[in-house]
Amino acid sequence: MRNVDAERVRALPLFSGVSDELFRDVTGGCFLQKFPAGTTLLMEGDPVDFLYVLLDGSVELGASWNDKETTLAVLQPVSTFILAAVVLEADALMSAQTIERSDILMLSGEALRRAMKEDAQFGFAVAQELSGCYRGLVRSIKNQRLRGGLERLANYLITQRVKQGGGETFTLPHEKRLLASLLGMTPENLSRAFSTIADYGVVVNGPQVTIARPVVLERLAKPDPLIDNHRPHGLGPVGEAQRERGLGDHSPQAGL
Amino acid sequence: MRNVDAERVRALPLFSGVSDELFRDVTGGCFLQKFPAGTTLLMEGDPVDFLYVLLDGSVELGASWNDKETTLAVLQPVSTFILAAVVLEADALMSAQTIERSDILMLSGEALRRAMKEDAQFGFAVAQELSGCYRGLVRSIKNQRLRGGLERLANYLITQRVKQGGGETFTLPHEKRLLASLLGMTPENLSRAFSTIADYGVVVNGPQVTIARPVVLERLAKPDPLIDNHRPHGLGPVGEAQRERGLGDHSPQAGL
DNA sequence: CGGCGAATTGACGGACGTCAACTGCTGTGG
DNA sequence: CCACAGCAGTTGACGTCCGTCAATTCGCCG
Repeated sequence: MRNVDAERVRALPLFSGVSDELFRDVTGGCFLQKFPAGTTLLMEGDPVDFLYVLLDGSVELGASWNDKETTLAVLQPVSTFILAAVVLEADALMSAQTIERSDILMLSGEALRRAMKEDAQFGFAVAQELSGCYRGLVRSIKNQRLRGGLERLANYLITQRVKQGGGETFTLPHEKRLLASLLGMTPENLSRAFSTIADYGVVVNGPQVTIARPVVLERLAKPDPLIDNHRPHGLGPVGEAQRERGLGDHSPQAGL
Repeated sequence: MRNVDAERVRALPLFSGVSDELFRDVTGGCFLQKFPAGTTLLMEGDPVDFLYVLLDGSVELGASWNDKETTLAVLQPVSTFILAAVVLEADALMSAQTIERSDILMLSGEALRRAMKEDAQFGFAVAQELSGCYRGLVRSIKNQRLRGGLERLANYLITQRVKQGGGETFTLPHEKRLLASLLGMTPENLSRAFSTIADYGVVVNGPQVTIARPVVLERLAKPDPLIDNHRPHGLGPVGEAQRERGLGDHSPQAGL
């Protein structure tokens, strides 16, 4: 692992409080692999032996049943994933695949569990990470069950605007196809939702979105701090009670 | 706290591995309260200072937005809840209210966090608990997004049958009204789903349900171990990799 | 006996999924 | 250099699932 990469991993909330020695223990037998776009890293039901850390690129966490598919989260660097399965030594409940060319670090699950049992500080950090992931999922379920498709889209757009600096116009981070799946609808329906939402001052031009009248859009979206985890982009210095991950776009950050 | 109650708490996976001393520390300044049915213990957005342990009765975890409500879980004794909020010292994302007369133990969140930071073993147990809760929610989202209402009901019934011993007939543990909300549908729709599902050999008589032809019902339900957490009732001795909570009825066991 | 709430049933409408056709872009190979 | 294939995105038509409103029945408890 290169030094720059090590530092980026080290800067994760998970590792920021631990000793250099413990960090070396955990990252001891690790791999850094580069995967092309569309690579399946993990399938639902697979046993999990590594904690994955996305350093570059992006990864989709998805699930399927009875020939239907849905995406539960899209991860951006730097994020860990499948922490929960590693802690329990359990099989994966979601599949993971790269969306673009990605650099991924794989940490030994066994070393991680050992470190947790030896270092209470690190164990606490893992518990905090898991708590944040859990709360991210709670937000996601509330978003899913309490709002309709149009409302989900409206809130997604508001969240994206905030995350990208709050300017009047921003860029959709994913293909619309993928966004639809993340929002729990079909691509056709997302397309219709975009045309409906034009009445609320949203202008779409390819991946460029501009929110002309934020107030009008907010009256539709009714964003709620207990569902939408708005945080100014670049997440800055994080205080004690704010280490919550879980994302404004209702994606669990890490876990599984 | 009575001795019988202490033993029941002690028997929770969370505490089963810790020293007597640490257990006394954590349960030091705790309250045991009895609440009547319908009592609101916690509202969304409230700050959380205690870890709750349901000893008797049952508790609904729910959420609301824009005059809509949904129930995310129904807890049975013995369960802990709002662990995640306690770990992060964060506000509640769900509300909690008793469904029937309930005995509830309230443990100091501060003491719990202190114990986690002092005892790596306990911290690990908390991480395992949180992981199980997280995975329960993942199952819940998959159930919600990938299956239709009829399929959710069918799988719920199969899960209940297993949990209650696998006999041909069993009892619905909640009012149908509540069950509907848990399954993410309206009472009217649940009623219709019950009458539709009669064609698959399900006979309903008040709270009594008998599954006449399990094979036919399973062909409809297509239960999946990656969604439905079937485990024979009474959960027996649990091995290392099987401490997963999260419930076959797709309810997170503890957390929030 | 009367009233309340749970449960059921029917009628209706809206939201959403499905199927199909069409557009525009991109990359590939003749 | 252009023709063509392939895929994302859009649009329309249609059907289904599900929520809403209303009326009714039933059981429980005052």
